[in-house]
Amino acid sequence: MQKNLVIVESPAKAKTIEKILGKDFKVMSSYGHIRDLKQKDGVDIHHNYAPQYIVPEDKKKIVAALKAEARKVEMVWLASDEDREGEAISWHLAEVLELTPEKTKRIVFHEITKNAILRAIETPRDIDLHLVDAQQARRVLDRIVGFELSPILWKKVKPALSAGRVQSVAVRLIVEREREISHFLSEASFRIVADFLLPDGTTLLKTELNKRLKTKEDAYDFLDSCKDAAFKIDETVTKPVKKSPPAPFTTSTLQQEAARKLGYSVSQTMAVAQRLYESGRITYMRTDSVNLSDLALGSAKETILNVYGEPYYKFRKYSTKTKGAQEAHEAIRPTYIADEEISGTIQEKKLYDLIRKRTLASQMAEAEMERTTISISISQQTEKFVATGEVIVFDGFLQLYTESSDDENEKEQDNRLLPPVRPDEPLTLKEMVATERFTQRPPRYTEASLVRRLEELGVGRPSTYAPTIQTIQNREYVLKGDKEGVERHYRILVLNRLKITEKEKKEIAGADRNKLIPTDIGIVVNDFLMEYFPHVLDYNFTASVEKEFDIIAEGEMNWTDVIDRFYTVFHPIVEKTSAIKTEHKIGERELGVDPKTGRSVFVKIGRFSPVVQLGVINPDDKNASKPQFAPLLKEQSIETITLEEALRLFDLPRTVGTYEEKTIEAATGRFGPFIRHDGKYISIPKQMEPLTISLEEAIELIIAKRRKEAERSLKKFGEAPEVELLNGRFGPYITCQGKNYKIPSTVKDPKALTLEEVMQIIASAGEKAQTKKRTSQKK
DNA sequence: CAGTGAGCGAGCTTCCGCTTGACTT
Repeated sequence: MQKNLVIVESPAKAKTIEKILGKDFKVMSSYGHIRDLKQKDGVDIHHNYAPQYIVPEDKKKIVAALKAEARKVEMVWLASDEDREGEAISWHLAEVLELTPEKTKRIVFHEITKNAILRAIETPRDIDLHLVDAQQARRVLDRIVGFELSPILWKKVKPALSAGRVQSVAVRLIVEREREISHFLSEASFRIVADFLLPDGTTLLKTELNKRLKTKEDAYDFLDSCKDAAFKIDETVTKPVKKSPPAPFTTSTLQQEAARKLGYSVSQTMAVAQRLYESGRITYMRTDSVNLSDLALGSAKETILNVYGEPYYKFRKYSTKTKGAQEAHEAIRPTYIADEEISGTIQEKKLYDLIRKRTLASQMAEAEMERTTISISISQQTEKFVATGEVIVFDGFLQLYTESSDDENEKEQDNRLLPPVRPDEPLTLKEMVATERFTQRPPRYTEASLVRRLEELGVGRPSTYAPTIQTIQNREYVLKGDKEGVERHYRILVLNRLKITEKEKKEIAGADRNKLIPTDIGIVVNDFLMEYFPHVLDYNFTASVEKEFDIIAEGEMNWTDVIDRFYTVFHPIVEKTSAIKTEHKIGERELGVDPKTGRSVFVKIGRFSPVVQLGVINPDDKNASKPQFAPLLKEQSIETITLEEALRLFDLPRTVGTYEEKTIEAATGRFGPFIRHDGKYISIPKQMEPLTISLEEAIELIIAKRRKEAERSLKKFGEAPEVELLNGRFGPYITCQGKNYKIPSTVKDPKALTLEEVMQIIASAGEKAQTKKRTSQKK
């Protein structure tokens, strides 16, 4: 019988610690929080905001197990994380497990090493109730904000929407960025580059003019004036530049780098990191700390010295700059830095490699570069041509790791070596080119760049970045999508052999892939919240309440007073906003009058999607014609749709024509535009529109669909028509009476399967499902 | 996948942060 029970938050951590502490200690996990506010009436507003906690259904089992174990031991050690949430978890455990102070000790450690844990055991403390109160304030504030704002949206905009301290700010960032983009006016200017020949007649020097010229005329005049100008080397400046490695990974920086370098989505990164953590390869993946343990620093040093040698090593201590960071864990790093390769999936290997390189690089010497700038003077002119080159003198950490950048427009680095030149050396102009360039609009957010912005604002925590991004997409406030670019012309002037020629070229500008784009619902909800609750949507709201939580944690303020101060201002606005009677729906826009019927045309958020509405309800006249509705097309938006575009939507559903003596209709449905023919539905692809699709195009779609369906079937079994081998999204599979079965990976050629083998697969799959059911019932 | 939609009506939806499973046609 063990005398001691240690409770931590994560089961993977529990396993490691149990090994360290030995047989006198049993280590169990709480799996995070064990209690939460009741779903309904979780905060008793009228009794000083008393929180009403319950153990959620899915936590009852673990709580019962902890309770049983706690009863058996002499001492319970509460070892949840050393931050606000962790302190609260310990307090909830003490309450729920009915632990007496005599048999309870609170311990904390930042790293899972023998030393750290033994030291923690030697220096226990009591639960910090002030810190717990700060957590309660955080929890209650979030509940009040979320559960008072959301119902207003149900009433005013659409059912099942949501608002909250974190998600609403995330949506605001995306909506405002989109507005910046649509208001952005790009400015043109001419960039002048010139290629010179050195006196040897062969060495080329590529340069750029040190300023841009506003108009084509300016550019022309400049090129013209260079026809008979003399060029010579003005001066050469060489200066050393140093570059330091980036800090080890936190959740946020890992998500950003994995997106840029490996193309992972934020949630993908977290899922892969979770597996690496569970298999003991890396430290905890939800952290805002850049700190490395002494043990990690030591083994990083050893590895660098062994592999790269003394000059490449440099001891570094990083400190966080992030607002509101709680630093309960270490930075994300390999558990055994010396392990260069690990077993696992390709995804796991790649992410591990990234983490390992970043960790090692953080303890390496800075890279030393030499940046050379050669300037070239032009006779009779003050402007100069400039050539820059950068040479790496000592690569330092760059040998192992280079941080990527979000900025797609960033100039390609001038890593080239410049030829040796002497001052006053004359140069021969080979060619000069003036190219029209445009200023860039602000970039749309990616998942990862949104996370970075939220972290900068101190909004959200490492454990919530990925779920928050999911939520705002689930609510259809934003979607991850592509934007077509627009074709743009630009002009080029070339000066060659004393002649200036002009060309015009085309480019696609502003195209975007896989970026976060606000929907109409997102825009309408954001504008509404900004109008009535600007305080909550303020980018500094979280930061300012965090300050108050800190004061609570210091014990210098009552948490209920902080909440009360907020609530007495907030709630009346909720009441007032809720009571506002508007003739029109929030976000509704009147486009004008339909010339045919004389009825007004509106756009608004409908029950299912944005719609156009023709006419209004007349409550006094039951026989008056009812309003007509039509959903907006995917590319259209409430903000930008015109009256003409809106009126055309009422032409749907539209008869496209007849094929095989059956009519083809085009319309827009729940899942986008489609055509219907002979009782079958076929989606209309992006390049076509239901309003304009031609009969030929529609017939092509029908034929393509039929072909695809025919290809779907790999094999049929004459003796058993209910069994079929199909080709699906994830490869071949078996279907039988409406149920699908996976083909075991041991089968090399699914097409060669006999009916007997197929039936066996079905039977064994059935068995598996049976045993699974039984085990889950036992639970 | 499926093509809906103005008001008598029942009750539901929702927050943020801490954790990992049970799912994979």
